[in-house]
Amino acid sequence: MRHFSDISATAQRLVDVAQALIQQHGYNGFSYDDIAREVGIKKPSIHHHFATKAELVRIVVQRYAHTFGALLEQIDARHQDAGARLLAYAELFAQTYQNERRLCLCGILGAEADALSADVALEVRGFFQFNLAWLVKTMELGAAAGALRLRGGAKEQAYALLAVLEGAMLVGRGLGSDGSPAAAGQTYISNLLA
Amino acid sequence: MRHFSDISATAQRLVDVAQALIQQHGYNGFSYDDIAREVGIKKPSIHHHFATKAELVRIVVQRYAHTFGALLEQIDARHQDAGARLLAYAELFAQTYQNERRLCLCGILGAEADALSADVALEVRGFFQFNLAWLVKTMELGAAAGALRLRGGAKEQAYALLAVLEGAMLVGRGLGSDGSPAAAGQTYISNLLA
DNA sequence: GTCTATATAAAGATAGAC
DNA sequence: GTCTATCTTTATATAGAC
Repeated sequence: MRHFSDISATAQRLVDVAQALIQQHGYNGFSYDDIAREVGIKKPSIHHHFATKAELVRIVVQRYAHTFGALLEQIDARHQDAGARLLAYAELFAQTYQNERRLCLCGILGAEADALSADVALEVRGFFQFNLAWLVKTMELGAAAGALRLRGGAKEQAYALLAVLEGAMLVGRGLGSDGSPAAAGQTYISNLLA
Repeated sequence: MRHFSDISATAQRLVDVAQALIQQHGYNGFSYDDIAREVGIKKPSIHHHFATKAELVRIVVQRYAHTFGALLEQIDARHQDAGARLLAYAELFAQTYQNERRLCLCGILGAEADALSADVALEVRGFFQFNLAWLVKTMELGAAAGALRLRGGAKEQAYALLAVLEGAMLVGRGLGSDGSPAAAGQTYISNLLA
């Protein structure tokens, strides 16, 4: 199976545009023609790069997850404190939403899970799994340092923090507000402070 | 403009099926033909009851919001304690998700906000607004009784709790897990306990 | 690698008979 | 109130020329 790092410059542009369209309109909300218009080539040309929509989206998610994983490593490198790391994590979601109210790619795809091919669903699942693993690790660090109080356990708190951030984007859209997931994340994290 | 309480028995069945389809597949993920097959009539017959898809969905959301509002009143009638009310609130979302992993109707529609007609978007917005108002009121009650500690303010905590519940459904789907929003809600609420 | 042309299916919606 | 037939548009995808 193809890997996102193995694609041409044109294919990368297609992936860029596809990602933005999914974050704005969802899997069922965009078409090859939408991409074609944005990129400036004709619809059938896209099939030369990605035979099916499912294959295109699989690469989109694969790259998104990879990039996100790299951002988590950056956070670890820049911040030693668990609380600071969690706030930086929330900022990742805030930056996404601030950009035309885009949703987390895997958030919207998670909601549309049953419309996805098995391959895409697997990539989405992987995204959530490594995010939760990182959050658990970070929270346990904070608890060990005595900075965080994890009622119910690190796993439960990690799940809830991830849910707050994903949910804040979706509620923000429903309200038609620019209110950032950062605020909801900060509220959540402040509740954990010992 | 028509009101949901003013529709025929057949129209009600259409609304029932449409609601379930949206909660499972989203606004862009179902068609008049999907409803027709489920209800056992032909596609054009639906247009007799609802001229457009937007009008059908507007009624779906209107009824959903009304029903949800009544459930909030039931919670107030059954529980005096703010903590118990919040837990019962989380249970509402859990019950929805337990039913074939259905999402909150307004959660998924919020995510698809830009695909909605202005009328539908307004109904969705109203749903979130009265939910937040109820949560703020309930949280302030708990704070006044000394049971809850609302760091950052009731408004912020209300927003975050709503986000947790909406987000937990979407993350659960992405993970392919049955794990309930109730767990995330309980985690959140336990963090508020004084 | 991109194009035009085309196949095929599904979408929302309308017309008019029963 | 429901049906058949049809319109129009859009979707994913393929064939084959350049």
